[in-house]
Amino acid sequence: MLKLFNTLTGRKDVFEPIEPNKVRMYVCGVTVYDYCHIGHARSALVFDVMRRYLEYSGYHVEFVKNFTDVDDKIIKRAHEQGVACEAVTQKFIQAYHDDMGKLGVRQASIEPKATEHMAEIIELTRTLLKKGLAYQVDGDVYFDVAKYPEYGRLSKRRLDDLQAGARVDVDERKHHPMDFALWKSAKTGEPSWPSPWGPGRPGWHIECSAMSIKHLGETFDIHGGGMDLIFPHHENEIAQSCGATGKEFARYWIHNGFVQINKEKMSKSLGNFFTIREIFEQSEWSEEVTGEILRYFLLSTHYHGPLDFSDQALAEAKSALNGFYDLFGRLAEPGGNAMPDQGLDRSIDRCRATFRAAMDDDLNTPAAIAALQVLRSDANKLFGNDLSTKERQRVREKFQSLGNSLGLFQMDLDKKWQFKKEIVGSGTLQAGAATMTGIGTVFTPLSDALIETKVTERNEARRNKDFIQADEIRKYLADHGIIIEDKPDGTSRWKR
RNA sequence: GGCGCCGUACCCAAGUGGUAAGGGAGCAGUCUGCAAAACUGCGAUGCAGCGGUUCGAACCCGCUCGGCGCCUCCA
Repeated sequence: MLKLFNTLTGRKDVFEPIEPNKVRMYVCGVTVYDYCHIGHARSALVFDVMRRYLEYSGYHVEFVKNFTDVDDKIIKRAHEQGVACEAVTQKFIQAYHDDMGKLGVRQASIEPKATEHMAEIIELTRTLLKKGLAYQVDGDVYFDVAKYPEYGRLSKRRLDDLQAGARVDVDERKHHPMDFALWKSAKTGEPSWPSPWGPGRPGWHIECSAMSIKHLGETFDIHGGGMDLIFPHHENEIAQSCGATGKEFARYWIHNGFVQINKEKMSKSLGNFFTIREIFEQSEWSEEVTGEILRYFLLSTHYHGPLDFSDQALAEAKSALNGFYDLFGRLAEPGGNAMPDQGLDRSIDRCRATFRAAMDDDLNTPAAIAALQVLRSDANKLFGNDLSTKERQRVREKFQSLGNSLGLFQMDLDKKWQFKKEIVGSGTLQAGAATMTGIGTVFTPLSDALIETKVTERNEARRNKDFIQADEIRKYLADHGIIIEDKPDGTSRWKR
C-alpha cells in the first residue's frame, strides 16, 4: 500500500488512483532557456522513480511533463543572442533530453509545449472571464484571487499574510496585489498570438492548467514539482483549474526538496550551481558510470529533504556502487555444483519485502537502497558457498528488477563498470564556495585479448613461483588501469 | 512580519512511542606468495540543549540554541 506525502493535506496519504490500475500524473518541467543543473536533475529523477515504481507496482502510468517555451527569460536570452525564441527553446529542449537521458531519466508519455496549446490556454482564460474569476485590463487578463475563497489552501497561506510582507510592485490596475496574469498583451519585439483580448502571450501558470487538463482530464491523480513551485505556481494552478472546472484538480501534490551547496539552495541567482553537463564533462568516469553515480547519489536521500551536493558525496556514491558491481561481476562467472541454498531464497524474499515497504512509505529510496545493500552482503556471504550458475543469475536478476525502479543496476555486465579511472578530468569546477576537482590519469586502453594473454602469462609465472615476473605483469596491467584478483583455484579475474 | 523545514557516529543517511537500519571512511583479524575482493570484529549508554508527558521518547509537548527555505522568476 503506497503512501505519499501530500502537500495539500500536509500528511502521508494512502495513494488511491481515480481509476484502478491507472495513474495519471503531471510534473512541471523546466523553462527552456538554459542548461539544467543538478537541482533540475533531482526533480526529474524523483518523478522518474515515482513513475517507475508505480509501474513496478502494476499501474499503467500516463505521465505528462511539460516544457515552458514562452517566457520572459527565453525572450531575453533570444534577444541577447540575436536569435529567434524557437532557436533557444529548441536548443535547450534538446539539451534537456541529452542530459536527462544520460541520467537514465525516461521521457514522459507526453511532453507538451506551451506554444502548442494556445487554443486551450485561450479557452481556459475565456472560461475564467465568463465565470467572473478573471478580469481584463487593456490587453491583459488577470486572475482575481479574491474571488477564489480557497486561495492559499496548498501553500497554507492567507491572502492577508501575503500582503503584509510581500514586496509587490504596485500595479494600480490590479484588484489585488496577488492577482496574476493569465494573458499578457504583446510588447514590440515579443512573440505573440492572437486572442480575443488582442495579440499577446500566456502567463506562466495558465499553461500547466491548460496542458494538464487537456492531456489528463480535469481531475487527475498526481501533480509534482520542486518545493519552490508550491507558491505561487501550483497555488495559482489550483485556483485557475478549480475555478474554471468547478472540480478538484490534482489529488496528490508532491514536492521534492532542493539540492544545496554548502547548505544553501542551489540556484541561478546565487550562482552556486553545477550544470548536469558540466558534471559529465568533468567526470573522471565514463558517461554511463557517471550517470549511475549521480543517480545513486540523488536517491541516497529522501526526496522530500534537502540534499547537499559535493565532490565527496559523489565519491561515496561511487564507492558504494563499486561494491555492487564487484558482486555482479563475480555473479556473472560460472558457478559450482553445490546444492541449492535455502538461505538465498530467504535473503531475496526479505530484500524484496523490505524494498517494497520502503518504497511504499513515501518513496523512501535511502531505505530501499539499504535493503539492496543487505542483499549484497547476504549474496557475498553465500557466494563463498559455491552458488550455482543458475542461482547467481537469479540474484543478479533480482538486483536488476528491484534496481529498475530506481534506474540502478541496469548496466550491461560486460565490464562496463569502471573500477579504475581511465578518463581525463583535469579541470576544476567552481560554484560558490564549492569545488569539484577532477584529476585523472590517462591509460592506454588494452584490448581484452591482450589482458587475457597477460593474465595467463602471469598465472604461468605464479605456478612456477616466479613471483617477480608475476608482480611485474600485475604492475604493467595496473598501470593500464586493470585490476587483477586471484581466485583460490589459481586462476584470476580482472576488471577495469 | 507571515508560513514552513532541518539539527542522528569522522562523513552521508534511515528510523517518528518499545529500547539506534544501511553506506562511506578508519582500525584489527581471516584468506592470500604478495595483493585485491569478500568475510569477521571494533565504533553513537545516546539522537543540538534544557524541561515536561509516559511503564517506556531520537520519536509527543514546551522553551532555548544553531542552520536553511518560501512569501519575487526559480526544480
